[in-house]
Amino acid sequence: MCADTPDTTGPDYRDTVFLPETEFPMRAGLPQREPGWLARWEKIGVYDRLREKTGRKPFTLHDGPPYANGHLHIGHALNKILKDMVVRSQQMMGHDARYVPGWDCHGLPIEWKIEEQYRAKGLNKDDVDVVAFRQECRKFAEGWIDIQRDEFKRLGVTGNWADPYLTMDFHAEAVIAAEFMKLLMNGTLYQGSKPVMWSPVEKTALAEAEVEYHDHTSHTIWVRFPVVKVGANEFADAVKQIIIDPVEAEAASQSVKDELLQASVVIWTTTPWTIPQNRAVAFNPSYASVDYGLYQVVGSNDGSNAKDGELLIIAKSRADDVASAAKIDALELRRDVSQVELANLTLAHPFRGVEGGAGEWDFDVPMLPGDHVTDDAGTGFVHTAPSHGDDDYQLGLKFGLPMTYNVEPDGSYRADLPLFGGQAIIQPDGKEGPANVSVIKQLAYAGALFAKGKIKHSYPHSWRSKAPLIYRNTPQWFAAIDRPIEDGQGAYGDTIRERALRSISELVSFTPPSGKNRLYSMIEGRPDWVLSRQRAWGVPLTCFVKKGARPTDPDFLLRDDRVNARIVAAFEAEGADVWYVQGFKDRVLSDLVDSSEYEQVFDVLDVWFDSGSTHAFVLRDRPDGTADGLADLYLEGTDQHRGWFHSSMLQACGTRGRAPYRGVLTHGFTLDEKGMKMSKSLGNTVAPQQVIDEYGADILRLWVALSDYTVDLRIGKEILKGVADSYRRLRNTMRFILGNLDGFDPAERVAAAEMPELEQWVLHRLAELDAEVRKGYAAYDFQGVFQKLFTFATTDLSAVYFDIRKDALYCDPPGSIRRRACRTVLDILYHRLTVWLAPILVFTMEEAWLCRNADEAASIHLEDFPDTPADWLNEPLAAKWAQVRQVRRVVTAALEVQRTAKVIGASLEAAPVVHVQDKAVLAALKSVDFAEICITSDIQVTGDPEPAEAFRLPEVPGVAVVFELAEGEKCQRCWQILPDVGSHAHAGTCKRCNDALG
RNA sequence: GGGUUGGUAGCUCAGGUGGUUAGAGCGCACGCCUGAUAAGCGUGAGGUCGGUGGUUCGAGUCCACCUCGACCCA
Repeated sequence: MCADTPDTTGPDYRDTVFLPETEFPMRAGLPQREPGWLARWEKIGVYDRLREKTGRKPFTLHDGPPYANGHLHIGHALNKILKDMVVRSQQMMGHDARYVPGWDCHGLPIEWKIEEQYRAKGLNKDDVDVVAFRQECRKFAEGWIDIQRDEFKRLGVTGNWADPYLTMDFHAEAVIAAEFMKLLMNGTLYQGSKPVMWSPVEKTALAEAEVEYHDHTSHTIWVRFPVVKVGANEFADAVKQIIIDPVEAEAASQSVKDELLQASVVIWTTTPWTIPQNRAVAFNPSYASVDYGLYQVVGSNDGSNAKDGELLIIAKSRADDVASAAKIDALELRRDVSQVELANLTLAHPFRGVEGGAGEWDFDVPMLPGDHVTDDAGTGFVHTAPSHGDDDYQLGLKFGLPMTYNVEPDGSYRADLPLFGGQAIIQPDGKEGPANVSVIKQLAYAGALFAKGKIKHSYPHSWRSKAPLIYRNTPQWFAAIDRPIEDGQGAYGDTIRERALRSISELVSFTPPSGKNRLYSMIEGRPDWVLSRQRAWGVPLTCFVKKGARPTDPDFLLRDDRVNARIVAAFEAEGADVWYVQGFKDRVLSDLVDSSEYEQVFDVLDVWFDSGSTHAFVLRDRPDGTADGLADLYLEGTDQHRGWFHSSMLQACGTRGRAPYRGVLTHGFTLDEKGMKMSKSLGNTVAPQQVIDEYGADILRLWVALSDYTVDLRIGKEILKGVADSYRRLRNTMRFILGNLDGFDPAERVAAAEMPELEQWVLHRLAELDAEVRKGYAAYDFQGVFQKLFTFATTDLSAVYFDIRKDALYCDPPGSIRRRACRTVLDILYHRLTVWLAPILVFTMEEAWLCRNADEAASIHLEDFPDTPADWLNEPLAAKWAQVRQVRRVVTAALEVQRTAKVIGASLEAAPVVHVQDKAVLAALKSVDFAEICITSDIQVTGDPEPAEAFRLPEVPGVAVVFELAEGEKCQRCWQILPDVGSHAHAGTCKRCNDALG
């Protein structure tokens, strides 16, 4: 615009220009408006109407049930949004994608809540009727299911919310029991005894998931185990085979023997209360790992328990630390002690012969090799109590050590244990009881205490009560992982483990692929499945044991199909509560066996068995399940490799011979902006509700689509702001399309072949995108899909296509082929973009859809991805236009120089001359309206030699631009500067505009 | 403590089998437009590719160690 010609007197043609017109607002107002669309979907029944479409191949994503306890956190939202994108995209790609959400209802956390309520009322759970208690748990779960269902729906997640599955449905409880009884009948169920994490406060065993590690200050003691015998003992042969690279000790002379008989092996432990249960001392069998030595105490100080001159055996690398712990001047090495020598030692229990011991501890303690022994801490020897530690238990299994039963459920010693009977290790309030101190005192009294101290370390606690836990030996029910099953389902192996491993390697596809090894190695290395919990809120282990029989007796378990059928029928009708009703045992056993000979089991199944059975009572049994009872996909967080993926796999392999799924998708965890774990105490949590309130659910969904879910995802203030920015950019692109389609009449449409090349190029891009979008959705790559569509919208559409076509859209007469072609393409763009983005931005795309589809029952979510005509793809054209855009960039850059120099403002003020060396490029430019493409009022394209002062871009060789101002007057309507402006009937217009005005 | 896994511009992400000055979008700064306007267009500044050492003619890409984070397990 020339400063000296302020021609403001001309006519105002604004109203004659076709400006965009749309009710699709620039600002979405999602938090306020989303609930309206949700209500509308509910009203028109979108999910049910999709089910009415026939002839579609089913795709079933089976929902992993969240626990019905508490409000949703961001991890739930991530999980359900991903599931929703899978379901919606599969549906739109032509499948019948059903989704039945579920809830996990049984288990300790709910039970604990109800117990808390009881305690608050001064009631004791043990005094309350079990059935009444269970019904309260049920009600509690129901309450949270309703809340969570609303919270999930608010995220825009579609599914059969009216009829979800619950693990506490009567049918579910019946099936879970029936599935359990398959294990009973096929021989994989057995009763064993094993140390488990035990909470004395809650008087229950805890699952690994129920354990938290916190710092805890423990007693730490060094204890002498006196050598009582040198020479082969009952374990000698087995032990020597385990020792790695044995250095044969010389035949011990009498003097060496005598010296060793004066010595003690010193152990170190942080759990003094386990000393009465000691049955062995373990050493490391590898010479390469730990060296042992015979030491003599030199200079014992006052207050030390060490005796000057006494002989000890410890790991050499630990000598200095042991000396300082025992407050002695030095430990003097007498000689090395080989592993073979250690294997020949027999020790005495430190309480052997103790006053008041009543002979309880008057036995020999063997020295046994264990790979778990290190010299990182302690003495290089590990005191072994098979009933109170996993390594200890394993060592005990290996060498046949006796289990002890000294600790009661409440964490106290059994009443008849000499010296310590009835003393508590952990008190009911979670505080330490007297047991540790009693044992330490007794050790000191018996002369076995070498040193003591305190240590702060990571220690297991109950996740509910926060009280410390102990390992305690308890009878438990197990599923044998490696026992051959003769159930006629051996296609993938005879044992649960074989079937699972073969399923993983042959039957299941993993997204991302790393999940495969992860699950494989977990299942490869896992021990038998502990099925039992000593709790009340769950599905009981529906079995009976013969009174007086031992677990190893063949008739220990009652195996009777008729009994099982009665149990299942009763559960179907009345739920699992009926197990706890007086007289149930008689009811199911009567007429079949003598019920007085059998004991009813009242343990409850591990909740992982419940959720591991969902494939049976959902996929197999529901009318909206699947034909073969298998799921196409299980989709959960990466922690579920050990959780639901794992338990479902084991359960299904035990009951139906293979994995219950064909695909597994795992996503990472949600972390804060800095990649740190979210925690209330750090104050870095982001609740889904906060995001919904501030930005809307579509922004949360877009966050998911913008993130790489195969690794951990970050979320926070800045990230969400960025997501909202991207959303706005995309939204405005949609808005432009909608605005320029105002009043679009299908009759305007132009066939692709009749369109200008620019339009054909856009169609080509759409054809490319069509393939990419489908491929991406099929691979669950939402990030890739969105990235491609978003970049297309900003880079190809907003910055190029729309910018160029604004002139034609606003100023061409309605009948112009150019304008009609553009509107045809906008209509196509609108359709493709809304449909392709609908699985991600469920609300916004519906909003856009409804702007042009006014039907009362219309919804974008009832649509499928449209087919793309094959002839849209046009590689030669794309190659040509890639060149055109290269040259355009040189022109744009040349104009920028003039803009910076204040020579021009708008590009329409320019009419540059473009010198092109390459003949083919020159021809390409001449074949198109290059001025229109550069948004200049005129342009000259020439093969003439380029002047030296012409503008060039180094990355585009052979192109040079000479700047020229456009000649003529500015058309008051289209703002192009053209020579003919003013020479037409309508004042101040160019020919095109004059004609358009009629 | 062990196993698994990740660390590329302020943010979200690309960077087959190692090869010229490491890319995109968003954001930011500056400019333009004022008929997509709490929008649009253009230009630009931002990176020791977590760190160290090594293999190699050459490493973001291979190896070792370290560091930070996450998950699972103890």
